[in-house]
Amino acid sequence: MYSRGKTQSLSSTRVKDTIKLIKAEIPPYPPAGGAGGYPQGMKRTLAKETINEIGNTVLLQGWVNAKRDHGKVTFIDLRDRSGIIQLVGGEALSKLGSEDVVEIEGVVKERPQSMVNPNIETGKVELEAKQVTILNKAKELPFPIDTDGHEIDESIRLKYRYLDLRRSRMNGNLRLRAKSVAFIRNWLFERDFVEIETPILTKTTPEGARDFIVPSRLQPGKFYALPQSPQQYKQLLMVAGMERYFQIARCFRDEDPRADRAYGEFTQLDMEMSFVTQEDILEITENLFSDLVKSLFPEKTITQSPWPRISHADSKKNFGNDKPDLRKDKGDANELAFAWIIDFPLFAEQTSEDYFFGSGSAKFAPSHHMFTAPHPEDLQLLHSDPIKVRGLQHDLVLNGFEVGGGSIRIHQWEVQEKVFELIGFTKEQKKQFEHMLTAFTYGVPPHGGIAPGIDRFLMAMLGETSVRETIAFPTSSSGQTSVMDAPSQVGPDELRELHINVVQGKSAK
RNA sequence: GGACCCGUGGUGUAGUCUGGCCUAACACGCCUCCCUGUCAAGGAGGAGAUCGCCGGUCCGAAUCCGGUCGGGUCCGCCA
Repeated sequence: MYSRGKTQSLSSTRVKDTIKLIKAEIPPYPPAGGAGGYPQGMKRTLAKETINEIGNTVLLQGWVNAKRDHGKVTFIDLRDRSGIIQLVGGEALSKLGSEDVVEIEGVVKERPQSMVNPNIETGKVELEAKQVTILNKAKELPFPIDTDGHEIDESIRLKYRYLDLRRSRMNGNLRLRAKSVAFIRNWLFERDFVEIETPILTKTTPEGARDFIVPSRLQPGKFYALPQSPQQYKQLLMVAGMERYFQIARCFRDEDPRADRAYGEFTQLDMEMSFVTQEDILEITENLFSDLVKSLFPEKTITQSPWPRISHADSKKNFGNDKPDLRKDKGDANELAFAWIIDFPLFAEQTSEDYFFGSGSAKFAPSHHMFTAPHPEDLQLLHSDPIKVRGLQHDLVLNGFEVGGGSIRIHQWEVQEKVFELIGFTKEQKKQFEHMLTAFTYGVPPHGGIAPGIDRFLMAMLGETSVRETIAFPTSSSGQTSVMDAPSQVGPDELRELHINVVQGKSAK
């Protein structure tokens, strides 16, 4: 927004006019009559706190959630972050409109028995409004926000996402997301985990999904990539002796979306531990999520504990897929069926589409990723019959969604070299991972981890049918961002600075 | 890269198959007025869409045909 190019395009006359306009129309602030929110004024009371303030004069601030005008008497449902409280008053209240931001001073009164509203937390009281200040008028909203919102075209919800998030369902989803992340953090801190941020501007690797790339200004013709996951960094942190790492990590993949997979970016609870067995990883993950469910989703019940462990082969055979939905009653919104899928094949037959791997002559492609350790019982097969080798990989499945995956990693560079050889890495490709092989020569502990997807986990927990319902500002399927309309054009000056050739006479699509 | 579905006042739908009765209907919202107890308030009245966009067929198109844009779901893809 503040790029030099755009600033220059505003003529100085226009800027002056704008300043004049602002001077002329800016209303007095703080607004006359309103004392709240300012050092010398009354302290703000939240809607739900009014039940403890009967008889007291209080100051409330919030939005007009609903208005019921009866002529001489008007009721307003005032909404703030804590909930809703009914205001009663005369003419002053009838001037208020839906979604206006207001400040009300008044007396909290107990409602007569017959007028109690059992449906709201503050239903036993109401505020008799004495002084009403409109802090900000609201236009008619582009869509209703007193519904669950599923009925409204999603593109318009995303265009006005800041309004869409006012609806209680979305508000609740974001609050539960925040609570879940806070719970995870505390739980892991208590168990000696260290939260570490890894770079967002990083290096492309010849594997996996399509990268988002970022041009380098300082090094002409070179590019950063946004991380598809912090995979390599977290393994390097094990070499660094952190032993127990986690991160609420943003991951970026330029692949087409699905209902359970957002386009562009998503969030994982990325974890890695040293001196652990696969059993340890499964146990700690199972304990974490069981505790989380118990504490934040008490209405939910986990169908089977400990969670069933199913070999990849059995899952394919018995359920036809590798993410079985083990719920007994799929109509029961409160049933949670977790499962572990283990014993994945380490390699898949390499097809011609796996062009990323090898020189085109290799027979094998990694079925998880190339750092997954082979099952210790299958080490000999690595040389004789690689396709039969099982990997120490584990997938976490919840209600038919793959909500996480991980593995024990290879910590011996000889084994890593063998895997590179089997997947047919060329010298150049191997070179891209030289730093890993080098790091692994300086004393690397056996290690492994897992990365549950936060968005998808919450989607399953909240019973939503799309991950976008758990994300504040998601992208559309074509990669359009909410509200902000990215991706957008970049001016020729900026492009030149990034050493990107500008094609004359052609506007980018 | 492919398949399918959707696009009608501010929002959600009906109408599209079977072109004319569409001078586009209904609900919610909005505006005006009435009403002292509602909490999905109620009553009376009113404004608001040329049917995503472009082109074609036809005496006539929201409706049929072609294209295009936007949105969604799925396959591929997502180590």
